Order: sequence, then structure tokens, then C-alpha cells
Amino acid sequence: MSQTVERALRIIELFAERPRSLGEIADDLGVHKSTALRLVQTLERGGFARPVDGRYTIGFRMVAIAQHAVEQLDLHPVAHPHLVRLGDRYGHTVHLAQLVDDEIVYVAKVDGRGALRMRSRVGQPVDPHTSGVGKAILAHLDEPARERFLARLTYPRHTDTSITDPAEFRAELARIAERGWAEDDGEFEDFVSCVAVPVRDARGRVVGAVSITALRALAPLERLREHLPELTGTCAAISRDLGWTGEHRS
Amino acid sequence: MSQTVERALRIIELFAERPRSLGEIADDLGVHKSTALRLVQTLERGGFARPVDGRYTIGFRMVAIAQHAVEQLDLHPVAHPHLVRLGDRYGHTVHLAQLVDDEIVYVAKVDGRGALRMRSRVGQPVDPHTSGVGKAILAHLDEPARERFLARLTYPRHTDTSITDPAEFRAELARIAERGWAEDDGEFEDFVSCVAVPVRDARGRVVGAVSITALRALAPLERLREHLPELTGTCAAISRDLGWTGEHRS
DNA sequence: GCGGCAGTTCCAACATATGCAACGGAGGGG
DNA sequence: CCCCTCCGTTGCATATGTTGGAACTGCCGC
Repeated sequence: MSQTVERALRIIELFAERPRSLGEIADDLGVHKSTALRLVQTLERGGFARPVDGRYTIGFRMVAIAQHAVEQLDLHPVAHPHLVRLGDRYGHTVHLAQLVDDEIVYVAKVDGRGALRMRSRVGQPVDPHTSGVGKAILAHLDEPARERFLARLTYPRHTDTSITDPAEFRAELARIAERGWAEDDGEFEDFVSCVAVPVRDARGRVVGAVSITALRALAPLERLREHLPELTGTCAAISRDLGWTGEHRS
Repeated sequence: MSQTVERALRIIELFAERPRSLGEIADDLGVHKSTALRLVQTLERGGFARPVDGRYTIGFRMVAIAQHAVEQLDLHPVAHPHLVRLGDRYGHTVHLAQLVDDEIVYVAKVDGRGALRMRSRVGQPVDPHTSGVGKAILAHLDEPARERFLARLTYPRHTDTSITDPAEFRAELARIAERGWAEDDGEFEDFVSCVAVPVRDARGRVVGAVSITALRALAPLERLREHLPELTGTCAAISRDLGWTGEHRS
């Protein structure tokens, strides 16, 4: 592994929290300031860092590249217009998560009309056991893939509705698989809940999920459930655009 | 400048276009495959690269960090809810560009309801002479800052309505400053036009601009102009949130 | 005007990144 | 079925690129 590159990436990680002075950077890396300077200057020349009143932060080139990368993900371009329509309809936040290799990642987000924004972020890995999209995907995954996931899962408790027992989680997945949709009843954040439905590709395999999320105070779970027909319709439309015909072909 | 980091960044740039095989990367950098491998592996461990069927692409850690960075930009959190409301209202694409040091960058985008998406991208620098937001900002900038900008400007022609003459561009800016809003009449892409209005901070200085963009076929410029009152209202609301009171204090 | 602090420049020392050579595995053609 | 090729991977000696020291500058506060 390249020490120099490792350090450069570490610097970017530092920027992720807040802008940093050269001194801070050098201290954190445990290197001489001159070394830190050279690294930062290289990042800057590449557009990955930019100076902002005496400190450095993430550069715009990096932002643009990342944005581009998201839009290249297979699900994104197909699903996006559908998500916008759905978000538009109810004014709630809409998330799209995609199954990528062995993780589930948010790949699109349409913010609701409320003043508050959800903390989720495109590019962020989804916590499978406390999110609607995570559960929707896991529940509809084929056996071996699901087992591989479950084997890796830990069950941290985020709120008091979080499911922290593996057996209970399996039971929940079974329920979800049966009825075709998942919900999150304040399991990740006390004050938000959501309903989620899976998306399938041409072969009938689950490749992602869409959720409608809202503050419990604004729209309790019972109210969100009323949007399930619309949500299911959206997911069916996305799946159809992906070539799904309603059947499971392996 | 650090050669190693330069190479790592170059690799990320390669990923921006499309996934790359190790061989391609090595060839492009002009280094041995083993060298390329080590760099890519370092990127991968940091979440900046990820393997995808025999090739490598941008990793999600990088996407998440970039997303976070955008949301830290001062204008973004304040303006975002206003933009969502505005986008919601007409179903057209809404852009927010911010003046950052000596460049103008897209910092938010709310996609319209249509199936097509604009090519613009958050994090991307704005082309000042052929975009509504660029012109709106430039026109309302204070003299010295504007001159600094103009001095650096080249005037590439993108379409046949593009303004390519410096004098003509100055005249256009004067007109815009007078009436308080700018428009783009297919100057960057033939088939899209937009109207844009500046946003001011607590000191009355222009810090960004919001635009409503649409396909000409869908909503010609005359129609977009009808949305100016609403757009102006949105910008005033954002400006007020930033502490603007309607006066210019230096 | 002086002391201290943060960033910058230059350079010699050496740790580190580099390319070579050799290996392994997958795929295609004979 | 075997061989040959292509691509990614590993180990290692070499020298190149990175590193940190020391010395310089500019800025701020006292």
C-alpha cells in the first residue's frame, strides 16, 4: 500500500469534517509541515482541495467527479424521473438504495418539502437492519446472498424500536417477503419512519429499493402506508424500465 | 508536488469517465502494472475505488465525502428548501450557483419533472458568459470583482446565440444589472433556456444566483419570464435568510 | 519594534515507490 | 485436450521521489 497516497486520502477524510489548517493536517498525519504542504498542494492542483480563508477543504473537481460517478450507477438514470414524480406527489423525502456487490448504498435522494432534511446521504452505505430500503432488499434477496449478508451483520441499537436480535430480524424479513414491502418504525432515528418497496431487474432479481420517508410527527407510519399503492406502482415502473416482465427468471 | 499522489488523482480522473482495467490504468499513467496495482489498492482500501467485474471505478466513500462537502457550502443549506419549493411549483429544473473565491460553481440542483435531465452537475464550474446564473452574478458583482472575472474570460461559442464579443457581453451585463435578472436564450445548449436572479448576503453582496431552466420546446423564454415574480420572491427569501435587509452595506 | 506563530523554501538522507522477473489463473484457438 | 496468450498478482533489488530539518518570510498581537 502506498504510504503517500494513504496520507493524501487521510487528508481528504479530514476535510470531510471541516476545513483544516496546514498545521492541523501535519499534526494529524504525524508528519512534518513541509510534507503536509506538498501533499495538500498536489491535491489542490488536482482540484481535490481548495483554500478557504487560511484553511483547506474539499475541492470542486472532486465533487463533480463524485456526482458523475453516482449518475453512472445503473439504477440511477432509470429511476430518477420516477423518484422525482413520487417525491412531488406527497412532498415527502424519497430514497433509492442500490445493491452494489456486497453492500447497499443510497444512490439517489429527493428531498421533501419540509424544512428539515434527512441525514442520509447519497454514497452512504445503508444500515440494513434499521432501514426500510435495507430490509426490503434483504427480504427479497435470494437465499445464498441473504445469508452472506446476515452473516456479516451486527445489530447495533439506534433507538428502542431497533431490532437487535438476529432471530427476530429473520422473522421480520420473512414477514416483509410475504407482503412485499418493508417499513421502518423509528428504528434508526426516533422521529422518522418510512415504507419501502424493492425494485427488480430484467431477471427478476432484487437490485434496489425505493422508500418514502417522513417525520413521524408529520406523517405517522399509518399515513405512509396509505402511499404504498403509489410507491409500489413507482417501483413496478422502474422495474419495467429495467426490463422486468413480472416473472422471476434466474 | 507529489508524483505518487498526482498519479492517484489521475487514476480517479480516469474512473470519472468509465470503469478501467488495471492494464488501462498502467498504460495511461505510463507506469508498470505493479505500480498501478499498488495505487489502486490503496485507493480501494480508502473507499475511493471499488472493483466492478474486473475493472475499477469510483468508490462510495469518495461519493459520500463529496456530498457532505457540498452540503457544507454556506449557501446550500439555507437555499435548499426554497429551491425544492420552487422546483415543485413549476416542475422545471432549478439551479443554484454560488460564487466561491474566483469561480462560480453549481452547488444545488433540483431536477424538473420531465424525463430529460440537464447536463449540469453539482460541483461543476459554471460557464459565466453563457449561463443565466453566471450572468446574473457577474452583472450584480461589485466593479473590481467583476473586472477581475472579465479579465480572465474567454468567450467560446457554444451555440449561435452565444455572446462571443467582450463589448457586447458588457452591454448585456449592464442591461441585466438594470432590470435585476438575467436570461439564457439557448446560449449554452441550443434547446434550453433559463431565467436567473441573484442572491445577496447580509452585507448586500451578491453571493450566488438561482435559475429556472427548461427545454425551449417545453417552455420558451417568454413563458419562463412569467415565472420571474416567483423566482425573485424565492431569491429574496433566501437572501433574507442570509440576513439581507434590502440594503447594500459594504 | 519585537516575539511568536503559521506557512513556505531548499536540500541532503534515506525510506519508499518503482519496475523487473517470475508466477498463477482464465480464456481461446489449434 | 493442451498450449499459448493475456491479465492480474507477488517478491525483491534498485534508485527515485519523499521526507523532515533548518532557515526564511510574513503576519498578528503586544
